[in-house]
Amino acid sequence: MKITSRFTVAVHTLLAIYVFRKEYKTTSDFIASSVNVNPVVIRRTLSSLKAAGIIDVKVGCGGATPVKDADDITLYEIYTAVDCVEGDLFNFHEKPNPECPVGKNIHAVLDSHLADAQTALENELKGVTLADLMKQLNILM
Amino acid sequence: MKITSRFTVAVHTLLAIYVFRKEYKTTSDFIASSVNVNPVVIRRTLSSLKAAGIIDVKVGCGGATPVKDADDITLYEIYTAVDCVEGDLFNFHEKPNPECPVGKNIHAVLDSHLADAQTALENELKGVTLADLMKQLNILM
DNA sequence: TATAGTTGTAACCATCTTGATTACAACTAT
DNA sequence: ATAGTTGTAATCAAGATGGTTACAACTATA
Repeated sequence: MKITSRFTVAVHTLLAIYVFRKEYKTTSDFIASSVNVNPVVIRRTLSSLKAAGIIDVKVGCGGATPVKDADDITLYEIYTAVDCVEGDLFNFHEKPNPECPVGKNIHAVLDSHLADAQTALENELKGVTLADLMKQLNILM
Repeated sequence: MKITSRFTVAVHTLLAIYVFRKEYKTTSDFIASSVNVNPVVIRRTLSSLKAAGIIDVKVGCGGATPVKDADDITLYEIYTAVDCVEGDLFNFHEKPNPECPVGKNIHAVLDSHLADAQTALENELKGVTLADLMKQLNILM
């Protein structure tokens, strides 16, 4: 099972907003044509990013604008904004048998290691900012 | 989206096999009652673990037995054995627009960071062995 | 050899999540 | 007043998951 593409869509969306903010009105249609998904998908993404305080979206008039500096937006922040994972990354079987010594203690034994793995992933995402991506992008563009 | 419980089921399954190998015949029914899932789910898990060379399963007679030493089985090995994630952990939107400077370069900019995050998670799983879990379990049992 | 217990696997199902899409009310710049 | 846009509900098809039934094939044992 994979982590939903909402995450990469959101990153792409933010890059488009921050890169084109001067030249274009970054509407859901505009962004959708770069990401190549349905505009409604982008509007949902924009909603999440707005709720997270990362961008502002102008109702009626249209267009998304940055609220935070690109240096202060980490991939982790985007990842949580679009609810890729709610709570634990690893699913756990529901009801291990408490009558069995293994079933009774499986959570005690395993939970911390799963949490460590999830934290390692999240820390990596915390180490990359939107500004980092924009720097890389500027070299390529 | 979360990582399938096949992983925790497989870890639980292996713990049951390694812990009870002397006292019980570890059949799919026996393990299923500890994990509390359908025996067929356990048989599917056993198939995967067997294909990965971690255990041996006796057809007909019944019961699973260890092939490798618990010290040599990492959580990562179990994780890959049951195909929790095929290839990339992060889904990527299919066809970013190559006509757009952002769409054209989004993979170049983002892929390595996603790979780093996935690697961080996997490395964490590589650092824990079944023997580690058994040690913790012995203290609790 | 006959039997009982077990594995391996196919088949089917209900549920959930996802992303696509249509539709439309509400809003705003011009 | 109009055209363009957002916000959001509703619906849909597709895919993954885990549960379950069923049964052929196999093996230890009596």
